[in-house]
Amino acid sequence: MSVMASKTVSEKAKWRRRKCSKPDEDNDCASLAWLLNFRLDEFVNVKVPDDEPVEELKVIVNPESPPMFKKPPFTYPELIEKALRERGELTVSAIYQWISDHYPYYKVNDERWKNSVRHNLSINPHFRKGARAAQGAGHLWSLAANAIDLLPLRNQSYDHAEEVVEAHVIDCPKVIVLDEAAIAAASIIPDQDIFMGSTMFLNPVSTEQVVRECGLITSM
DNA sequence: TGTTGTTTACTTGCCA
DNA sequence: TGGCAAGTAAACAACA
Repeated sequence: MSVMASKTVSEKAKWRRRKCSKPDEDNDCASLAWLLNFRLDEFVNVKVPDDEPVEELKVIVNPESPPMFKKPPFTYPELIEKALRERGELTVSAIYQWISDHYPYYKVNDERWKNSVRHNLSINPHFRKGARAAQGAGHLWSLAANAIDLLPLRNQSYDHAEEVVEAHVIDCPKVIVLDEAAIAAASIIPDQDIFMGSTMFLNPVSTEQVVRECGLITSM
C-alpha cells in the first residue's frame, strides 16, 4: 500500500511538473502553501468561456453502415472540464451522461472511453474528488484550482475570448483580487504556517473556490 | 454483482 | 530519433 501511495504522489508530481513547469515543487498539490504560490496573476484573468455550442454533429454517412459521428477535437480532460464547468459537481456516471449528450460520438456504450474518463479523473490533478454522492455509487468530482486555464479557447477568436473574459470577471484592480484571495486563503491556514513555507497538509480548498466564494467571479 | 476509483503498462502521434 | 502527451487496455480493490 505504501508503495502505491508513493507511486501516486510521484506520478502526480510528475504530471504537475509537466503541466506547471515550475521548478523545485515537491509539495503536494493539496498544500495551500503551494496553492498560494499558484499563478494568481493568471488566475485573476480567468477565462470562463460560455458554454460552447454543441459540437457540430459531423456525420460520416456510409450507405452500407449506420452513421458514424466524428470524434470531437477535445481530449478527455477537456471534455471532463467542460462538463464540470457547466454543472459544477458531477458523479462519474453524470460525466458519462454529459459527454454522450453533447458529443454523439460517445453515445456508443463503449467501455473504452469510459475507462479513459475514469483514468483521467484519477491521474489528473485538475480534477478533485469530493464527497460521496448522495445517492448512487461514487464520489462527486469537481474542478481543482488550476483547472481554470486548462481549456484552450478553441474555435474562438481572441477578440471573442476577450469579450468572454470581461463578461465574467468583476472589473476591479488585480491587486485587490489577489489580496482578497490571499486573505481568504490565509483565513483557513493555521497562523504559524502561512508564511513559514511549511509543507504540512492543509485543507484542500482550491484557489478557485476561494475566489468564487469571495464573489470575485460573477459566474462559473 | 456492477460501478467506481486507482494504478501500471503499452501504443500512438506529434514535435524538436 | 527520442521525448512527451494522450489514449487505451487491463488488473485490482472498495463499496453500495
